[in-house]
Amino acid sequence: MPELPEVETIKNGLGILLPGKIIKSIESDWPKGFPNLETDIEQFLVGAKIVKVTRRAKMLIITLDTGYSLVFHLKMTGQLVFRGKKHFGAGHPGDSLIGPLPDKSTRVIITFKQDQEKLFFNDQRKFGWVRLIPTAEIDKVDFIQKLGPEPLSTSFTAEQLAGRLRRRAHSSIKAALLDQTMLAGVGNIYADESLWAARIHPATLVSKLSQRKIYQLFCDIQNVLRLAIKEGGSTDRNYVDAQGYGGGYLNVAKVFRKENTPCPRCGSTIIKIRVAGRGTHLCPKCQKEIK
DNA sequence: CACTTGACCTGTCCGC
DNA sequence: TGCGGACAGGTCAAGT
Repeated sequence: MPELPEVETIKNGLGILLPGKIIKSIESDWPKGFPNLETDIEQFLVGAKIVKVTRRAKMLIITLDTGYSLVFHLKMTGQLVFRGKKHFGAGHPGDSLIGPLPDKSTRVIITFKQDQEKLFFNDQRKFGWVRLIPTAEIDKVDFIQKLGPEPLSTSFTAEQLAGRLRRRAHSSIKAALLDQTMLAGVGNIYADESLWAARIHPATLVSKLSQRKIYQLFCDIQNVLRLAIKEGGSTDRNYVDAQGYGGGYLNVAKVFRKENTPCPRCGSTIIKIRVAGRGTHLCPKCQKEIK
């Protein structure tokens, strides 16, 4: 569920909270999710200072001053939440910590030197992971290097989208949008929302889309993602931001999880079907499949 | 090679 | 109330 807007929201929060913090200790009993912790903790993590927090696709990157970065993927149920002093200058020595406490889904606990503040990596379903990677090599790691363009990058163009879609000409447009090597950051929620906005049936074959439709989709992907970031992402059940608060996008969503309710555009009943192996929401009247 | 399906996990919800 | 099974959706390996 953490797609681009959710990870961007977490990044914005942690970007204010974490830089300058120094890691005191890391606890984890999750070798599968954090495989190199044992060998690397003393050398590259303890004592490291956080330089910045960034995002690439659905991954969150915490850059350290040791030449290494922690790269997180939250997959479906991951959370990165901070527990610390009051922020934005309101705290002072002696204040108690505020924010989320660890729970049974907490897989990694990073404790900072400053006042024992903590960052929790929670993941109910354990699909997520965190890797320690040399900062200079991040762009060369295969799962980063294979990624498609960032949809909100100023260098991303409709022509670029059309060009990359040609590689997926024989799949459904929904499957193509979910393909992170085609375009980075779009997941199930925003694929459905973007396709509704562009009036494209999710099962439409890419090869059947006109240039005009692709241009419309290009605009709508960006509009939907920007609105979702403004709303702080989508909270269904698991997603929370860096301080543990949910996002509001599902309150303004048009089709996602809106089956059996009226289409906001034409009043027809929104349906839920299965496309590309995913639950898929659409308006059968606004979004006619092109065979 | 292009594309689809199943596995990875755990919690929740539904029907019996 | 308890229990089995479907379902949730990001990604990769395996299968068609």
